[in-house]
Parts: sequence; C-alpha cells; structure tokens
Amino acid sequence: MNKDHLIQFVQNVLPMSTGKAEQLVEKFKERKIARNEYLLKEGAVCNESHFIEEGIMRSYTYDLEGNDVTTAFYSKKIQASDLLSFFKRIPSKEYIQALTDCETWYITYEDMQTNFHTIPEFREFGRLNIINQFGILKQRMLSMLHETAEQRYGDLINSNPEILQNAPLKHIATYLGITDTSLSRIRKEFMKK
Amino acid sequence: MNKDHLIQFVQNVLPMSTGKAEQLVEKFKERKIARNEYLLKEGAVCNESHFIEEGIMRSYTYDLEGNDVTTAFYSKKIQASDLLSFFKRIPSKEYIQALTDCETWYITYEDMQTNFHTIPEFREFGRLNIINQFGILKQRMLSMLHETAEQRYGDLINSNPEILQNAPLKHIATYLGITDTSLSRIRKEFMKK
DNA sequence: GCTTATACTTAGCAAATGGCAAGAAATGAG
DNA sequence: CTCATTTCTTGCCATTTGCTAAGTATAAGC
Repeated sequence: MNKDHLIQFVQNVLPMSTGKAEQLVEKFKERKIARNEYLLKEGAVCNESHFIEEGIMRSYTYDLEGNDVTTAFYSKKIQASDLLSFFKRIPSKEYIQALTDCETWYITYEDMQTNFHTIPEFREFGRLNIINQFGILKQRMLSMLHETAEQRYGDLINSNPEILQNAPLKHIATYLGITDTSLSRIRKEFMKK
Repeated sequence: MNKDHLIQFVQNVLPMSTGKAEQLVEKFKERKIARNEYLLKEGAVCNESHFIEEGIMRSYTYDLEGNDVTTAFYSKKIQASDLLSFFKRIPSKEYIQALTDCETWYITYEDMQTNFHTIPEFREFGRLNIINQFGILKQRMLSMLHETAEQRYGDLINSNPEILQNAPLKHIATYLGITDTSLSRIRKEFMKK
C-alpha cells in the first residue's frame, strides 16, 4: 500500500509540491480493520484520524429514546474520525464501525499536534481540511432543510453508490432522517424512473 | 464598548490567562451595523469574522427553486461569518443581514492569518473555535434527523428566545425546515402547554 | 442442510406536513 | 392618519411519512 492517494488528497485540499505533501503525510501509518470491527466507541477519546484507502465505514450514535442514528458514511478517499472528540479531547458520543474490510492511513493526535505547530503548510492544510468537513455537513444540513427524502436518497446513490451494497436499508434510512418503511417505498418509486 | 465579553469568549474556547487572551483579541475592531444592513452578500468573499456584542443577525441563501432558506441565526456572544468563504477565500453563497441594530468586534482575514501563524495559542483557539461551530452544526443536523419540528421549535425558543421577537415567522420556519403554515400551527399547539 | 435471526417489502390506518387561499392583524411609507 | 404591504392565522384537502404488523427473502450460525 503506497501513499499516492493520501498525497493527492493533501494536494487537493491545499495545492503544494509533491515533496512538501510527502513531508506532511510522513507520520501517517497504515491500519487494517476487519468487517464489523470498531474504529471508535462511545465514551472513548478519538485519538486517530483515518484516511480511508479501501472500504466503507459507518458512524452512529443513540438518540434519547435509544434509537440507532447513522451520523455518516465514510468511503474511499474520505477521512473518518470524530472531529469533536479528536480536537477537543473529550469522550466521543459515537461509534465508527467498518461495514467492509478496510485499509486506512492514520495519524495520531500527538503527531498531528507536532506537525500543526511546526509546519506552516500542515496547519493550513489541517484547518482547510476541517473547513471542508464543515462544508460537507453544511451541504447536508441544507439538503435536510429544503429537499425531499426522495431527493436526498437520489443524492446519496449518485455520490456513494457503494453504500447501497454494503449498508442495510435501516441504516441508510436513519442517515436520511426517515424510517426504513418510508425508504422502502421511496426506493420502489425510484425504480420506476 | 470594551472587550470583556470577547475576552471571556476566547477564554471559554481555550482556557488561558487574561493577559494572553488580551493579546489574542488585540486586532479586533468594533463595528456598528444598522438594522437590515448586510454584513455579507452572495458573491463576495467573506473577509471579516464578527463576534456579536449586541443584536441579532440572520444568514440565508436561495435554493434551486429560488426560495429563501435561513441557514442560521446569530445573537449575542456568537460569531457570525461564512466559514467556508472566509477560510477558503471563495465567493460566499449566502447573505448575512442584521435583524436589529448590532454592535460587533471583528477581525480581518489578514490579521487572523498573521496571528494564526505567529501565536501558538491563537491557532489552538482558532481551530477549537471552528470545531465548536462544527459541533453546533452537527447537533442541529442530529436534531433534523430524529426530532420532530415541534421539538426543534422548542429547542430554538429555549436557547434563543430573542429570535422570536425579531425574526418573522417565515424565516424561523425555513430555519426549522418546515413551512410557515406548519410553524403557525405548531406554535398554536405550543401555547396550550 | 437446517434453523434462526436479520433484512426487506407491503398493507392499512393515523399523524404530520404541504399547498393554496382567504381574512385578520401588524407594520411601514408617505 | 391613511394606505399599502407584510405578517400571521386558519380551513380545506392532498401528500408524505410514521406506526404496527404480517409475510417473504436473504444471510449467518451450527
């Protein structure tokens, strides 16, 4: 496993020479996670930020009534971690679980901190990276505000078709903010088109 | 107008001595914004991050059908800016407008950058500040996923009662992701309790 | 291969929400 | 103050979504 995708990811967030990008990803180590294994569990402080080379993950939490709510799906070339727990050093409220066998590149909080304070490009990259995640969340928020569940479902299968193969319908439903019954009906309508 | 609230805000994000906090907020300048005036307009690059000392603001954007969608309300001791535009230096997709006369403390992108790269505490503060905004958005996202419109309305009036006095119902409705008709009915039910 | 658990679909009914429109109330401009 | 505009409420009906439950299909464990 080489770091080409990781380097491309870094250069995509902040354009820079390949040599500089290689320096920024120097501390990243590889990890294999088996299907169903947990990358993070509720109550633990998230201490690693993972860049997914291969595979799919799901993060989820429980609401006040004890229902499982999918907070995100992570796939190839995406970063998986609980930003709040990672940066604020507080116990996480969510679980991150591998839906398929996964391979990732990860950096620990300590290594990230060292880079952040000693390499100017790293801190620009790091900040923009967080901002990008903020942007993704904001986009999803907007889609919750004015799109129908059917449109959101369409968005999801367009951007992440692999998720449909690997996540059960009920988890996709909670991600979209609807019940599995509704999603089953929506999917049925969708087939006709 | 003194910087006490701003300094408290900084210390709340990242505990530090008052002397150090004073250094971090040195570059912030004050600004008065009249009711209905715009802090930011679509197409412009957001170049200032404002900490609200007094007043209320609303940010909004237009969806594909041209409907006005409220993306956020900002009140006292909250920061108002378009993070994506501010940090990525790209044109904003939203408007930020004062709902009442406002007074703010603001810092420009250039001053923020200088502090970010020269003062270690400032960059820790800056990053945590973004993370906190991410957390607020995530919380709101979760409430969209599993709370009813009525519960979300309750959350809003508990956390920001002043908004009700200053924002028209239709703007609160788009913030909650429902129509003004629905919100009027929800509010009616709410009164009974 | 058999059994059990999980996943998915479907149906019937209830509840929530939207779209449209009319009218009352509040606000703003001159 | 008056008029015009905006805001808010309400009613009617259609649509969407939720809830419960039953039945089928698929997958997992032994």
